[in-house]
Amino acid sequence: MAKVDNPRAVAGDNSGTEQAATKFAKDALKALVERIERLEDEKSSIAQDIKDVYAEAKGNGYDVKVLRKLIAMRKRDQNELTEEMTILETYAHALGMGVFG
Amino acid sequence: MAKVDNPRAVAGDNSGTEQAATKFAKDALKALVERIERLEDEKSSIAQDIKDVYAEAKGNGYDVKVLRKLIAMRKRDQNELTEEMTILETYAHALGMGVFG
Amino acid sequence: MAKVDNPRAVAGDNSGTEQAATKFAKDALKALVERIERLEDEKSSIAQDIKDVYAEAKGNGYDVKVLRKLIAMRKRDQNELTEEMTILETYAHALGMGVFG
Amino acid sequence: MAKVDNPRAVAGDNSGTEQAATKFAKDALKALVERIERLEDEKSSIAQDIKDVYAEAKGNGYDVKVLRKLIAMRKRDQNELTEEMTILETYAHALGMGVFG
DNA sequence: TACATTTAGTGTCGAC
DNA sequence: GTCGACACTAAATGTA
Repeated sequence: MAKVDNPRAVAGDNSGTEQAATKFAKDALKALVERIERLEDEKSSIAQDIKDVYAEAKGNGYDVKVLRKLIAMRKRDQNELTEEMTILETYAHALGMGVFG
Repeated sequence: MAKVDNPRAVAGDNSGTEQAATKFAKDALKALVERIERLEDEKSSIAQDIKDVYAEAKGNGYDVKVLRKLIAMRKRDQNELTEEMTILETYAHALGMGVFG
Repeated sequence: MAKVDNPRAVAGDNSGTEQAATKFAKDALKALVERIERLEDEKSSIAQDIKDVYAEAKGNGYDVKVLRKLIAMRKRDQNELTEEMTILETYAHALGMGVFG
Repeated sequence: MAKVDNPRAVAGDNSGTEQAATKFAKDALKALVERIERLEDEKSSIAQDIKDVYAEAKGNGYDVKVLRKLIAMRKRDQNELTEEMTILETYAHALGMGVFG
């Protein structure tokens, strides 16, 4: 098991007058970690929401795969998109594929 | 297969009395897409927040790479724990044993 | 740690005249597992070869991303491909995107 | 960006003295694609072998799902072990400690 | 910039 | 036959 249950492991030194400072350091680290974990929870939650929306859309007859492609395309730079399609056609043509006419 | 049970949902046909229905369908698609994009924006926003927190932590002298590892480990350990219980049960079942009996 | 070092754990019963049979069962399981792991090693090895070829191609000026797309397209059923493109165009048109003309 | 340092490699231009060079480029692309496809065939073949082994195991009364979990665990445990050592070292370093001391 | 890790998407399998 | 879960593959991100 790899979990670090004991923050003391981080401190390295609990002797003498360092105790208070060490405790502060431990608390700060703990707060930091928990702050990040809270944000990651939120992110996961929204990711789940997105999945739910797609599932609902599927129930309404939409083609989810195509929806995803569509949204991905809307995100991408137009120039890049057309350029990529161009080179894809070029390659396809070089191989004698007729997909793009 | 790119299935569409109800092609009318996104049909380009605007003739006759279909106009209103088509418009509704278009609006529905538009609303759906924008809803997803809004959620993805939120997700990206939170991802950005996380990056900011890491950057701030780095400014405070934390080792970001180590932080990431730590958090990943904390996340994974829970999964491992539950997975280990799962496989134990599963394994017991596969051998025809009663629940841990 | 989740590793099952001791196959005896699988047996559940080593008493009496069951010992020999249990040993056979253990050996059979061990052989099975190792057989699968050997095959997975081979698979990983070839996967690595493929990565190497792509890297080499990249060094020769090929666009790896496009190459992957191209090869993926060659694998897919033509009817499915064109149908998916059709519906994608339909959706895109409904949203007023001009990508496909 | 779909970069192509050497567009000549796949150019469709067949005019003048470029013909021979173009043909070479086409052949090179074709050879490359087929080489990758051959490797992918091998990979698929082995993947199929693995599936067959699992199917055979299932026929012999093994619980395939459990088998998969077992094998995944065996693979992961090695990684975890080494990862745990890595993070320990990393962590020690982040705290300014000498190597484990 | 190239590499490695992590995350999303796609295809496959088993259950109902 | 459809639905949902799992595993695998491919893309994106972050780091050195």
